Amino acid sequence: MTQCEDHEECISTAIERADRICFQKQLKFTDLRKEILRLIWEGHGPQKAYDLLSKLQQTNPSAKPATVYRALDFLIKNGFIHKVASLNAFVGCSHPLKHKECYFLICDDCKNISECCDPNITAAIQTTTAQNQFSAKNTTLEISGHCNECLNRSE
Amino acid sequence: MTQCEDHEECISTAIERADRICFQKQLKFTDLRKEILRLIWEGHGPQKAYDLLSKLQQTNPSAKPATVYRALDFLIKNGFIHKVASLNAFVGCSHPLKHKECYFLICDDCKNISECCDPNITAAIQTTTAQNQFSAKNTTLEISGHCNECLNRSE
DNA sequence: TATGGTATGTGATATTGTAACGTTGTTGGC
DNA sequence: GCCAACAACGTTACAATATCACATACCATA
Repeated sequence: MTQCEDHEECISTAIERADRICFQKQLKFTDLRKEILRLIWEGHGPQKAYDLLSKLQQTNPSAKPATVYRALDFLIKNGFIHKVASLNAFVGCSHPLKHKECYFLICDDCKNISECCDPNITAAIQTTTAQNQFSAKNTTLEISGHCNECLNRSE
Repeated sequence: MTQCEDHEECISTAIERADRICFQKQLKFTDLRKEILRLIWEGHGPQKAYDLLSKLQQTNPSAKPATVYRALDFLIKNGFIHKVASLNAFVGCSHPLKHKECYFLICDDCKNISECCDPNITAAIQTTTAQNQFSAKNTTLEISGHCNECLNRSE
């Protein structure tokens, strides 16, 4: 999600996609939920809950932590965002319909996150869980390190 | 780390192993650090920092959060325990020397965690990071779901 | 319009984690 | 042995993250 030519467009695409999916699934994509999703995409990288709260309070001064966390719960549950556990932060999901098979490459320098869906990793994980007779519900794969741009820059 | 015949023995094995490695690497395995490691192994599953603090305070009433977190930092840095990011909890590492390639299967029911080191997953991840020209430093792979025992029990 | 379910408002509080600074203890060079 | 430097630990305060409980508003539909 880090490389986009026109970020305004990438935000609105994400919102429209969510809108469409919610309509199809009969989910209530309320203004609040939409606003939180927009703030997350605007941030263009992992967003912290309390930063989102501050931003939300600019238009909605009475917002409280629960306001944000409830919207985040909705967005996570329905596949529109991911929680990045190792950062306690939240990022937009670029392909909500394949939401379960996303992995993250997190650059420690520029803090950018790229989402990657690699069928080989998914397959390797499935093999392992099957061997262990484990029924997997959710997979968190977060790889931290340095992205190519930052490596080149520091040389 | 969940199936062991004699848990006392498995704890003491872990402590002795850490003792030996610290000696070899000239690390200071102080009483405090040893005590925290012991508490983590005694818990026999993911342990929360503040639970460890409560237990520590039984023998060391003046212990504070920083006391615990500093010991945890040491233990993580040197490969004796893992932080389980998705739970904000800590587990003992059963093979400190291969510490980087461990993945977790976390049962949502019984809360047990099993550590697995699967070379296929490691290889798949390496392929992906290479394709993305990403230099990986640390990998968090946490798979939650239901273990075989719990699945059978609930049938 | 009554009713039930979902969403939100609101205040309080729980949980998790760090910063900053002083003290103690250990180590290695003189 | 003495001292300088550094690591470990004590201690206080606080920051950051997250949840609970209960009240209110909204909305579908019988």
